[in-house]
Amino acid sequence: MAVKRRKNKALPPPQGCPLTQCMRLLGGAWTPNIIWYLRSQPRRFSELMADIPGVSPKVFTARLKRLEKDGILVRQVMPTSPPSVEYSLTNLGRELTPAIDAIVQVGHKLKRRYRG
Amino acid sequence: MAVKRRKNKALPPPQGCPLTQCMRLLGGAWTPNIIWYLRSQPRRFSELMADIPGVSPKVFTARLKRLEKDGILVRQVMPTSPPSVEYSLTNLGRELTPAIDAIVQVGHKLKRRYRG
DNA sequence: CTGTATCCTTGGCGATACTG
DNA sequence: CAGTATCGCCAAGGATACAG
Repeated sequence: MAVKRRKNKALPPPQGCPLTQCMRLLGGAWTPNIIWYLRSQPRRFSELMADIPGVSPKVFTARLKRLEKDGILVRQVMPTSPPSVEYSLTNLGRELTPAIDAIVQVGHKLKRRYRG
Repeated sequence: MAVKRRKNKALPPPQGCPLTQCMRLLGGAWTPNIIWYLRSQPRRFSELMADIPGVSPKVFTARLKRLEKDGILVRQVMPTSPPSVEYSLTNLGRELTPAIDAIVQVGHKLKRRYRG
C-alpha cells in the first residue's frame, strides 16, 4: 500500500525486503507463540489463552484477528452447546513454522549460553 | 476419528519459552536487517546505515548498542586516521543466522503468494 | 465461553541539530 | 566519521469490566 509518511510515521525497514515482510507477520507480541501452539492441532480460544499465560483477552483477540486477516490462521465457530471457536493454521500459516522452529532452536542455544 | 482434544495440552511446550527469548533479541525494528547485513562480513557504521536506508543515527546506535550488550555483535574501533568503527557478528550472532535465513525464505514465499 | 469496550501507560521510533 | 542530545509522538500493549 501507499507509503504513509506522516510526521513521525514509521516507514519501517526496506519495503522490498522479504525479511521485513515476514517479520511484520510474526512481529507481534504473542504472535509466534500462537503459531507455535497451533502447529500440531487446532485449539480453542481459552485453550490458547491457557497455553500462553499472561496475555489479556483484548490483546489476544487483536492478535488472532490480525493473523486471520493475514491468512495465517482460520477462525471457525463450532455449533456446540456452549459456543466454542476453533483456530487452526492455514497452509500459509504452516509455511511459517520452519522459521518458528529455527527461532526456537536458537532460543535453546541462548538459554544454554546464558545459564551455562 | 474424532480427535480428543478437549483438555489436551499443546505440544511439548517450549519450557521457559525459547521462542520469546529469541524474539526479544531480534524483535527490534531494524535488528534482523542488521544481522543480515553483517552475516557475510564486518561492516562499518556508515556502511550499515547505507545498507539499511531510512534509519536515523540515534535509533541505529541504540540497536547496535543493544545487540552488542546482548552479545550478538562486537564493536571494534579501528585506529585509522579518520576514526572508523567496525561491527561484526559474534559466534552467538552467527547462530542467529539460520533463523534469519528461515524467515527470509518464508518472506520470499509470502511475496510470491501476495503477488500471484 | 468468547470475546468488546474503555481507559491508560510505556517505550520504541523518528527528526533534527550538535559534538569529539 | 561516528555518534549524542533533545524533543515529541503514537501505536502496541496492558488492566479491568462488561456483553452476547
